[in-house]
Amino acid sequence: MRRKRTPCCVDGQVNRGQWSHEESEILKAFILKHGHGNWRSLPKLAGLRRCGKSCRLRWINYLRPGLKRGNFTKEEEDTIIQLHQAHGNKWAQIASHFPGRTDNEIKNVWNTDLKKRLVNNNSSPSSDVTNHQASSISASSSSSATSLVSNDVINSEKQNQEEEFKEILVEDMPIGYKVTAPQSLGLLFEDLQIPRPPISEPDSQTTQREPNHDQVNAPQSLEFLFEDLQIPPRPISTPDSQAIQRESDHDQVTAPEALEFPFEDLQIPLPSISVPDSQAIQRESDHDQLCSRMVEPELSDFHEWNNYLEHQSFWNTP
DNA sequence: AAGGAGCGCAACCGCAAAGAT
DNA sequence: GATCTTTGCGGTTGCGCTCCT
Repeated sequence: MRRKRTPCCVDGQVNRGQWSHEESEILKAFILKHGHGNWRSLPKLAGLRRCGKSCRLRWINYLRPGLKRGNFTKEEEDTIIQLHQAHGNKWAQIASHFPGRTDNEIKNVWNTDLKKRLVNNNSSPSSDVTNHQASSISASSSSSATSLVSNDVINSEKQNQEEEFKEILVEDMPIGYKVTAPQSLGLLFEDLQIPRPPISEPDSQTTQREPNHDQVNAPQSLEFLFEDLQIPPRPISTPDSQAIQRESDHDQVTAPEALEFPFEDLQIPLPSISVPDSQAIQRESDHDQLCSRMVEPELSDFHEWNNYLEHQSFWNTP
């Protein structure tokens, strides 16, 4: 008989619901400084009244560097539809094809937009393809949906899976790895005056996930990540207005004093908390334009990553 | 201007797999 | 091998925003 699991958190001792700006800043600062080794103990160490699960979700879906935000492009949506036919509701698997996108985001866009669109298309007798697509919705949780997939999709999927082992996507990076850079990245580190990480020869296992946060070497193809950052950087500031709006709702929230003790205990500098200037936050009138904005990775992301990867060892030291 | 409906999305919940002891 | 813990995933919920009446 299955033993009842211990609850991940105790009601009344943790905050629930929407994350405040301060909470997010504390979590982000802590993880960028120390990485995340153990989600359950992280909130306590970081001084957050949240359960570990909630912290993990907030980090993965919202705070993680390199996340792409904003509307999905037509191409992305088409790809989602095709991948959904191939995989069903395997959102994590589908999300692995979209660096910077989260499974939650893809699941949401499917449930709120694409599914309806396919159903609508299904009512139109003009398209055989969309008829197939719509019919797969009802069987979306079943792997048998594969039978509806065109050869093109199957082939591209096969190719994707092969390439999956040749590349480390942004998506895969944050989950507990220490990555060492290949030699060809040397110039990058020199340019940025960042201490060059240790270099070791990659082997065939390096792209496999290491459950114990072991050191993993980045393959040469990791370079594309840094190419994406367009170094030397073009200073871009394209904040997610929706996020700003959400966060502005928490302007009045102040961090409880009780949060300070963990930082004293651990001798961690208290993260600086910047309260958004609500005057400066204006609602965009053109919603479409707003949503079409994509926040591309920039140099700050790289610095955050570098910092993050540097401090993953925090959790490995007893 | 008020309020109700619909929608989008962040967050929660519970389960299962994987890992640790 | 059994038991316990942690993590990841997919389904679902509910809040807040926008639009419509």
